[in-house]
Amino acid sequence: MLFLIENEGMGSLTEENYIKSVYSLSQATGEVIVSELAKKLQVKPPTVNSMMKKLALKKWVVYAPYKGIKVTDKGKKEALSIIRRHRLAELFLVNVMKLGWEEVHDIAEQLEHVESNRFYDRIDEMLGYPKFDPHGEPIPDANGKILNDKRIALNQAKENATVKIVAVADDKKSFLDHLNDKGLKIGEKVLIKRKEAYDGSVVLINKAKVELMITHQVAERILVEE
Amino acid sequence: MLFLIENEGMGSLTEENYIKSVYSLSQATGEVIVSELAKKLQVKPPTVNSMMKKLALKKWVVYAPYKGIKVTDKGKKEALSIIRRHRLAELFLVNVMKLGWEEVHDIAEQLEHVESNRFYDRIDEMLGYPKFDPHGEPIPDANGKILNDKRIALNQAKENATVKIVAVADDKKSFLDHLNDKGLKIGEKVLIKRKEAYDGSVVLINKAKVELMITHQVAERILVEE
DNA sequence: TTAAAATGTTAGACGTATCTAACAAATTAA
DNA sequence: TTAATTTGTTAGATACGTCTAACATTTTAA
Ligand SMILES: [Mn+2]
Ligand SMILES: [Mn+2]
Ligand SMILES: [Mn+2]
Ligand SMILES: [Mn+2]
Repeated sequence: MLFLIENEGMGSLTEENYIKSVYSLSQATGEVIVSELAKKLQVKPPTVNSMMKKLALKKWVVYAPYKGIKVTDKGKKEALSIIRRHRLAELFLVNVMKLGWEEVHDIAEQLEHVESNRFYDRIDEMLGYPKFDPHGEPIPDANGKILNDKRIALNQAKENATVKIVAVADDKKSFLDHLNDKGLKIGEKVLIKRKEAYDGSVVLINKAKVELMITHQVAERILVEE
Repeated sequence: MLFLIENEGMGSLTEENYIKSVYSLSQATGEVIVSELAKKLQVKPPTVNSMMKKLALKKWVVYAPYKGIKVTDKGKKEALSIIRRHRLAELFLVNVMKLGWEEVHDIAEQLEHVESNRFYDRIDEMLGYPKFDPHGEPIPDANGKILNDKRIALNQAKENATVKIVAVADDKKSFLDHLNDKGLKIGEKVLIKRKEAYDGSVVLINKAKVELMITHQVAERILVEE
């Protein structure tokens, strides 16, 4: 006797990682293509292809051959739930466990898959129902509601504007180590002194009136307001 | 070109769970048999058989057909490292996150597989390098050294003796819920009033001079000293 | 000391997640 | 608008962890 189990709502660790990436990468244009996912997830395109077929069966994505991949409402809910757990974990690691913002992402990648509402509810409670993670990213609430901000990348701010750093668009250690070196952090206000046309680098003046230069690569990963 | 990677020291989540069980179940007699492992891990005997072949190749166990399974020093080190993480996680969940001792085991089963020394070192530090988990089990130190105690099961204590509950030999929720109901906890002193010859049940007198009866099944899972 | 029962192993299968090789479609450039 | 390039799919293979069915060994009971 064989029972085909639907396994509604639940996803394997792998499926969770895929839907999270599908959601994030499709944010900008409403969809994501196979090769982008393959690159992000460090797998080959055929692997993405077969996983998308599976997620389409689960109704987490809409997927037609040779067409872009779109997240469904159901898939979005899944993704936001994992993103919520990831960001709560990161903030917990920084605020409660006193780890550095540059070292928490990799641990949160593992903690986000812990299955226990009690665990996450307590973290949420201990942190006082926080709205942002250590990198300035908004934390979706338990219903999947997430703040939709009007932040811009630092390299898109106007010259002579004073802007506040509110988030980073990358939480990999190498990048955050670099920001730590430059002394840049969330909440800091900086004046955009000059944007080089040639290479896209940006010259800033920080709180301490010290001038510092950052490359385009770095500037586009720093999100600012005002 | 094919590279056979040795993957020294590292184990998959599944392998970690097997070696932990091999270690625990072989504690009493120095070895464990296939059917015991199958029962504990909720898999069928052939599954255990093939996993033991794999662990034998990794030199974590010694395994000859139809003979009991023995842990090697290398396997013991692996097992103790996972047990350490499990128990540190449990204590963290109780002492820092204020969860109940009856609900932390299942979460710790997941947390013990988180790969991050930073994470566990911080937990250890925050807890003040603790020696026991919430169920009274000794926590191996970073070198795998573990306290070897002379605790006995409550049903093996003598009548009229006053003993201190120092640990429980089972940390499943159903059992701990039962202890919570009876008001029994670690550190509590009880007087053994009577041990029934017929069914092995034990009558105790607690701190508040109240008499209470526990079954053999419960008594053999409570560890006492003195 | 044999027969029955319990325990363990082998063979072959399956689902998941991955890959490479070969082919197909869509996009871009000539 | 054809050809080249990029992108995506299919087919078939592999490792892992699991299963069932069949067979083998060891232990226990007659
Ligand atoms: Mn992160
Ligand atoms: Mn983050
Ligand atoms: Mn436990
Ligand atoms: Mn415990």
